[in-house]
Amino acid sequence: MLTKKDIRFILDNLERMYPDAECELTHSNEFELLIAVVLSAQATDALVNKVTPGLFEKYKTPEDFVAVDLEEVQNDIRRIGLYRNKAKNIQKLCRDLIEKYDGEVPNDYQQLVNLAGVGRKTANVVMSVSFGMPAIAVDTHVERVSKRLGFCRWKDSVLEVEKTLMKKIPEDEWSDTHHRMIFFGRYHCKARNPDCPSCPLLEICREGKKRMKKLEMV
DNA sequence: CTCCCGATAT
DNA sequence: ATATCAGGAG
Repeated sequence: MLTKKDIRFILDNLERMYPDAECELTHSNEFELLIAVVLSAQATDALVNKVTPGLFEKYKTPEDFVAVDLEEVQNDIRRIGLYRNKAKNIQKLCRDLIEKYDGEVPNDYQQLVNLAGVGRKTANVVMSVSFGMPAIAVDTHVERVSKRLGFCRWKDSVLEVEKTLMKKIPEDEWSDTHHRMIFFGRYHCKARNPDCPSCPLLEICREGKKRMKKLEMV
């Protein structure tokens, strides 16, 4: 397990590698961010960003998403994948925004997770990015990086990972570190072919050392 | 746990 | 061909 010194080493190096890491989903208000994050489930940011400009040109408010047929929303987001679930969730989510929150995105974690298609991860992203609250949204990258670096065990659930990170990382560094871990996971500590040989964190990374030994045998 | 799902990199 | 992508609902 990681010592406090190890964790400080990790946080400092992540800051050095990605000083300006931030949300890469293009959006111009909290409603657009919410929709973009819902759409981003099991899809790349790059793909979502190809679809959302045209989408937000057509649908500017919750009322706009509710005014058309379900199939029309499906067609407009089809390329992102999982489009049947996402279209249904988005329409229900928009109905709830209109009925419960006067068409606004609530600045409240519990109210966000109760929306259709919004889970812990999405709610945390909106709270952090749109409302500036300290949060750690555990997505596939944060989970993988946390487990490889040794923040937690491989069998830990997403919720366990989130709790562990919140305990081991100072609250005022949650949001920045969270975005830096995503960049690190997306561009360096990749799922498929992680670049361990050039990794500044190699000396404290159990998984990285294991991979290096395998590389030496070739 | 399974299912949803198209786009992209390997 | 196959793994993976800012997950969530049933």
